[in-house]
Amino acid sequence: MRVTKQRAAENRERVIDEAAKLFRAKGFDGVGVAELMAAAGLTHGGFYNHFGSKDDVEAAALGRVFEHSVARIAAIAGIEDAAERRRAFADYCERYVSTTARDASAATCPMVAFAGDVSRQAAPVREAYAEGLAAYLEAFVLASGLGRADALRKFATLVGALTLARSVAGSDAGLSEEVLGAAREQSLPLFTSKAKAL
Amino acid sequence: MRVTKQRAAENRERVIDEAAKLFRAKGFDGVGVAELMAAAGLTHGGFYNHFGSKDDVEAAALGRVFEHSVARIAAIAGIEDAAERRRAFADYCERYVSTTARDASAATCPMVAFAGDVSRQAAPVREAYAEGLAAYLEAFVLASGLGRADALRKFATLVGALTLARSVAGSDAGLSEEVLGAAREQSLPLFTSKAKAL
DNA sequence: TGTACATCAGTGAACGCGCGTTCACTGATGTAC
DNA sequence: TGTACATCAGTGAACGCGCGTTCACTGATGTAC
Repeated sequence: MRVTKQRAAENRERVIDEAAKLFRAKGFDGVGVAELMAAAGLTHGGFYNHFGSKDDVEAAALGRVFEHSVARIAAIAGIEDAAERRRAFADYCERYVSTTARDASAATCPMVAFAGDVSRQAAPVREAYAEGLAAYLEAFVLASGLGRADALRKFATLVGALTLARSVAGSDAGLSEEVLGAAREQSLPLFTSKAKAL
Repeated sequence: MRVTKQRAAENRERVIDEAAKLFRAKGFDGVGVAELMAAAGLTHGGFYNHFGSKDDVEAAALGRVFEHSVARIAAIAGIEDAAERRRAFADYCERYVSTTARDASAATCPMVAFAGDVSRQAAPVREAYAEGLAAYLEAFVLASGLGRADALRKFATLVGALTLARSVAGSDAGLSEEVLGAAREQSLPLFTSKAKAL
């Protein structure tokens, strides 16, 4: 049954949105085309009306996730008042390595969700990732107010901590929390005036 | 054709060794049972004489990889002379985020190779990982000579940097090198007396 | 020590299953008159 | 504006393929006498 052009476009967007969530939660290989379409309320046969292949939807989903991630950190970079920006950035970092963020696998930032997988995916997927990461880091450096190398190192710390914390979340909750806590500690003395004892 | 008991045991070890390499390079889902057995010079049918399931060999391979990783960092922790230990540790960290390490995917440490995948694997695999990581971090803290939180944070930085660098190695070589370089910078002022300008 | 037999590591065909992808079909939408 | 027809988004069965796993079989090894 044919469907309005607008409705079809909405359907396509919905598939990408669901893909963005599902891929982050289960990985590229953990989600099938049929599951993607079902999540958008469709059947699998129509998938190829919208995408040329599964790789295509992977790249599109990566683009969508990065849009959001970049927009969020860019908003912080855009804050005029320096003190307010520092506060917003410190808050962003702290949330990044929070228990909440660790457990919200469908809402994670793409660097942590796909870091391990992306190098094994098809070229268009890898390129979408590389573009997104470059844009994100650009904004992160600005938001941090740090030099580029310091900012990159700080971001690496956040990514590493969240990755490690997540990988043992189910088997060693104590270690998982400890790693997150260690990553959070750094944010405070650097960006707020709270005591190091925290 | 039956085979010597010793030969059979050697075969089993060879499968685990090959699995340790292949899984690190291609991920758990990227390597099939048949490929594993072929790498050890066997055919796939005999796999279940050695392992109960693919999960089993995954857990065994994880154990093997962690053995090596833990032994290596523990050796550094065991160095008596403090100055020599600091040098060895700084060297270890620098190699960890070297271009060579980034490109040697079959020889990577398990935290980076499996970080993203492990939380989606079966329970025995996750437990093998959690145990290995806990042991590794114990030794890393000792080797570093730092407080536990500082050491965890430092390790998170190494893991994050290597993960990020690897994920864009094929698409944005410049960014990849930059991230590694930023992670290396930290090691120097902390553990050697070289100038910060480096 | 030598012989006869049971064991079992390894082989390769076969299984069932889920996956990405294709296809004939449907029927509402968009369009030409 | 109304009518006739072509289009094409969506459906669901079917495809080929690779995977993890099973199985009957082989023949050298290990063992009991």
